[in-house]
Amino acid sequence: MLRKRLRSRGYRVTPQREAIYDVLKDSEGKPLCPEDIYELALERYPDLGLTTVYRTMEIFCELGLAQHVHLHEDAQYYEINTGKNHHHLVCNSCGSVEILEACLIDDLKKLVRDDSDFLVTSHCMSLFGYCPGCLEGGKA
Amino acid sequence: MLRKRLRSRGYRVTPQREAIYDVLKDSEGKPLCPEDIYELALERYPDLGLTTVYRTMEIFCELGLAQHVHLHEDAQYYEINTGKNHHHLVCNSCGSVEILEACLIDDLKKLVRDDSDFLVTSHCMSLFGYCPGCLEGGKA
DNA sequence: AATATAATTGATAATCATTATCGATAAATG
DNA sequence: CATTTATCGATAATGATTATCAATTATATT
Repeated sequence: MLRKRLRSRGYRVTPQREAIYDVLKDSEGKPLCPEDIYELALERYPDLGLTTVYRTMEIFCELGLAQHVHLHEDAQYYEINTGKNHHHLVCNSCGSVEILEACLIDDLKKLVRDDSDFLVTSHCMSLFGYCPGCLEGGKA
Repeated sequence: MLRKRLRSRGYRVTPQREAIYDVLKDSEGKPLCPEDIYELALERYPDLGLTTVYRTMEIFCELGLAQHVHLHEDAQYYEINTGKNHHHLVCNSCGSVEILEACLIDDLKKLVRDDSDFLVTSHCMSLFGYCPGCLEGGKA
């Protein structure tokens, strides 16, 4: 899948890109920032450079292999694009991220398709608040 | 409204904060980055510092007077919080931002309330793609 | 209204994520 | 195997955001 997708747009297949892709696959559902990806991918390709992670994630997003996730953090977060939509529940207090399987994006996309001439290619969506643990602990 | 909200949490009412709030009110529906806000607010309070804009927007978000908007840009964007939910249609090509009045967030929040113990306090949501102008012009 | 206090401010420097640069390396093609 | 050119990693540069701190000012009190 990765190889075909890369080649279809003239990108080369490199061990760095494969290592990064494998990291994303193994962390499905868990948003990772470039630094996270870098450290995990180092275990698979010890000579990897952080710069390469940035460059690769940009390509992956362009190819639809990955997507941005906004967590109100200082760094960009990324996630593998599985095609299955979901949202994130981000705790304001402890920063934990829960997955919300339900997704209303498709309805919204349909609405846009019907009501405007805008072509939707991707989206970002997160809910912020307090997780059960923080609510109990009084940290909220 | 601003004065009451600030005081309710022990924050002071300052001309800088009022100027910034007025800027947000006048730009309803248009996401602004700190630099944008700074330049517009300078017309109302010429001695304003950029640092103050950053600090103030953090407070406004905490108080629910403003909210983050994610546009896949390098800078944070903010918008006044009117209580009326809406989404943004962000063009990948020209960067224009259209407002989408429809909002499914309330349904989603209800779903979260019913299905989990997570307390939702805010959200971010944008759709990315291509605006009609760019689609026509072949820039997409 | 004058005073005391503590929050707020603006200028500056520091931080840190991201991007640009560039010579060296390696993937693809024939 | 050789050629071409994308890709790489290290380093420096950029630019948004944050920390610091002395001066100012909003607020409560007298």
